[in-house]
Amino acid sequence: MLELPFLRNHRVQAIAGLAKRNIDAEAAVDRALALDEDRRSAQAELDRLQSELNAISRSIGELMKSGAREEADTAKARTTELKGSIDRARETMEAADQALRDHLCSVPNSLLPAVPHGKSPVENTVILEQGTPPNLHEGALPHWELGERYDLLHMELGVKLTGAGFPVYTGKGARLQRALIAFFLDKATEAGYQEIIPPHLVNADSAFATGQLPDKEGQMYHVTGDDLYLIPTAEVPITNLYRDVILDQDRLPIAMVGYTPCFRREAGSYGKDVRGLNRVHQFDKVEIVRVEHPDRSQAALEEMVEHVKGLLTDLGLPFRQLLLCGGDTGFASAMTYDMEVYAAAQGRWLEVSSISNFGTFQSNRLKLRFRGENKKTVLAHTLNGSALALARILAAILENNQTPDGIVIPQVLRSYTGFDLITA
RNA sequence: GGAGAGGUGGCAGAGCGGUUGAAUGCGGCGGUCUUGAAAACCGCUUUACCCGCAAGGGUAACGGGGGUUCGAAUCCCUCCCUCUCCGCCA
Repeated sequence: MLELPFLRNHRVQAIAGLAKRNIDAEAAVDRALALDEDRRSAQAELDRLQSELNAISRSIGELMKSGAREEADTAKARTTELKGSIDRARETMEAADQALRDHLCSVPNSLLPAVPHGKSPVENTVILEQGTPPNLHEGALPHWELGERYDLLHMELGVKLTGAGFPVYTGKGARLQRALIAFFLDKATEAGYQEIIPPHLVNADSAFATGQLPDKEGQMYHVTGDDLYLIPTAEVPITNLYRDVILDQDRLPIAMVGYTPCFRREAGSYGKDVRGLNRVHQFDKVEIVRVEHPDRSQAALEEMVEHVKGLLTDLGLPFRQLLLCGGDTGFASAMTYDMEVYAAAQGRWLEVSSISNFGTFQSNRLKLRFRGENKKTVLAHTLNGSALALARILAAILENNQTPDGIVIPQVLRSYTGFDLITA
């Protein structure tokens, strides 16, 4: 949720940042400012009336104490009308507040100047391309066929147990998955991130604070019996650790990492995008989350990118880094880099990481502040990124590392897997 | 799931329906004292919104919501949560 002071004091900048989302930015901002004006005048009126009532109540208390009962009764009579006015003023004020809140919830984050214009993913900027795709041997297979052939991965078993999009990993496939999780966690810990194991279900307050509600309600699995949501990413519980918190400035930066399964309904997806592990309802992910001083958040974003580049390089996967254009940047993000790996057998790029700076968009909902100079509370910046998302990494490793003799395990994983080749 | 107790400021812990945004203690910050430190003493120490250049002023908040009342942390209803005991259980 955008901050009102930002909209008031930097109207032009806010509009410029929103215009790149291909929405009517000026209308969105000016409507917010108009609703804010309504709310403030409603509150001023309510406060004035309330103040008046408080004064009368106080005087009644004193009259009662001094035994002047008749004068007290006279004063009481005066409050009846006043209370009616207060009730009406409160309704006006609450309606204005709700209208403002509803509108603000519908406005996405304002994009940073560095974010390019564009409507769709084809207009994303390729920042970097690293590594060369392998030359696969004759008869190379896509990962879902490799999964069956080497007994690593079974989509049909998942259908039996649950439904489409819930993969079952078996044997060395399961072990490789676990190795990747351990490797990613170890690398993040070495880089200074504190490891967190959070709950896999969250309440509505948490889902709201990081922006999943109300914007992406249909994307989450909802446990209606207890009104909880299965997390679509570890970002939700981990970032919410700092909901309603005021930090001392020297506590910043905060860096956390967590592995969790992620659950996404992916309503409306279809076609070849969803073959195998390309898009599933449950996948494993190691997520890094940071809470930063506003002056440092962009530097932190670049550090996170470097971390992810290191992981991909270690795994020997060809990858590219994209700067998402305005039309493709997520609702809550101010700027996002995507990392994609090349899955050679399919001949396509798979997104394995999305690294975003949210600015104050989340912290405003989280009420996550720190005490800045002169002791004022200031909204912190939040960031997060996948480091990394597993199912697709596994897919790329299987496809790229296949040889006529089997699937070669990347060197850095061998101490985790305990084997260096997967054979039939 | 059953029975009981309780939810107050960073923590601990008071609070006859009327200057209680809230005693007291601890912690924290500033000062006096000291060569320095400790101790002692003095003062300060929640958050959000509104008006104001500022000084300052106003409103709200004692788990959430609703009610009674001129006035509620204090009374009533309801929901949520925590703790203890029992049951179940990895």
